[in-house]
Amino acid sequence: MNTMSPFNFKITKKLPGTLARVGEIHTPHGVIQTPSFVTVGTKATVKALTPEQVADLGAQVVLANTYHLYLEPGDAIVAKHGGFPKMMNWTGPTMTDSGGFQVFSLGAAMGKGVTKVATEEAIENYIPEAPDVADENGGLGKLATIDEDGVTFKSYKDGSVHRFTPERSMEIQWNLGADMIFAFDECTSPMAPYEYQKQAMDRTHRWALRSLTRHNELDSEKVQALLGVVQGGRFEDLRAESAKILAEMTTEKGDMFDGFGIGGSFTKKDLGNTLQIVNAILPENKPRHLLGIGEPIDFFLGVENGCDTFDCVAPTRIARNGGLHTKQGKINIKNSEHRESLDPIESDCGCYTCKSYTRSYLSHLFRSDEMLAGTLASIHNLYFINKLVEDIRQSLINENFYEFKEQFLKDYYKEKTL
RNA sequence: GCGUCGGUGGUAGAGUGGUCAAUUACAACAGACUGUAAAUCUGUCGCCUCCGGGCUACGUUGGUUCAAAUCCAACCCGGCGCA
Repeated sequence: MNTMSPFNFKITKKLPGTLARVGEIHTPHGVIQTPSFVTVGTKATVKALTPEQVADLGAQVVLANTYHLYLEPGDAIVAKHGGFPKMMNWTGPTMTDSGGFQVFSLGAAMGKGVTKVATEEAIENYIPEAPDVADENGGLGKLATIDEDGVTFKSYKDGSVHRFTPERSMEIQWNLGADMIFAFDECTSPMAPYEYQKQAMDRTHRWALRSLTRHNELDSEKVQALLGVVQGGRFEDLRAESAKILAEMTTEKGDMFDGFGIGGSFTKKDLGNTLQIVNAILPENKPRHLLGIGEPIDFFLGVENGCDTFDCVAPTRIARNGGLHTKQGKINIKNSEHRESLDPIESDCGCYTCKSYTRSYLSHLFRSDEMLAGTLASIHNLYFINKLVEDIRQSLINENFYEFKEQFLKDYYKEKTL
């Protein structure tokens, strides 16, 4: 990182024989103890929770989204507040995603039920559908189309057309005012073939340099850290190439990335392996954020293979749909077996929900569509995930990472395939 | 008592001779969810099945018809009106 920058990443402990490390990311709004889970608040709100609740659950960082805040209320209005953190009353460190994920979710993934993490089986059985062609006529088509210069989006709100380029993403993220921001990239589909992944990755690299250049024009005092996003899909050689190019990327004025995001698609099976390849190449002294990953097992794979921070919508989205994490695996509180249970979600959980309410009450709130259901469930899941990542961090400090990992995975996943 | 309208699957409520085991919604029972188009979406939802089909069903009983939830008759139950 730039020596003038308020940003600083310090490694305080490593796990020998692996890429795992314990560290601290210093930002203008506080220190992030890593490894750390980043709570997602896409529209400058963590759904169903107040910022005070989010902080009480152990969250250190909140991530919002460029695309959503650009569409509403508009980055100019956010800038009037002094940035999205001030607008939402979050005083700690923050991130914004670049809009790169929406290139995927509103583009290639649109209406196909494809997620960024796929099973090998899903990839093998995937049949590209005809609608890609029909989409050109509008109608049911995708909401994002890519060209060399950028991406054209149709608003999911009203269908209006908007244009994002790397420069535009930097300008919007500057207005949104997060501490850490991401280069504008293309998140590719796990279904995309090698040739496309390569082509998209090369383009993402060109966009990365444009992002880096524009960001440094806007942020002369270096108050925002910019993270370059590694792509390459599920192909090892592409991942290695992407890591190397971004690690060395330098503008004409000598600016480099302050850290890295690892984005794009994975297979469940190869996540750990891919991260190992990438993080062995990325410079050790800069933080690495794994974008959009957050099932319990993923944190072990991510940390062991050198990732420092993680963000994911899963804990909160699953919570709002009745899915609750327990050390014995995930339960669906809407299932009939919980209807009369006077037990908490977990008897030894320290969260507000578990200390105060029965499974039966939560079941009732979900069945009657009460808003508090989403709140209490989100409180539990975010507490659970934050504590899990914190426990992983402590296990690195205490040098019992492997024991902790084995016990947790055994309890959580039991005989299910990992 | 007379007249009139109506009685459909857990509920509401479509259907008025065959394409009806019966639209739809809700409820119920499951499942999915990984940089949030997500308080969303998907499946099942009479009984049995060797998944070909078989059986029992639209207040009750009887009838007309090749064929009835649908038409006719009687009865039972309910709403309303008049006595």
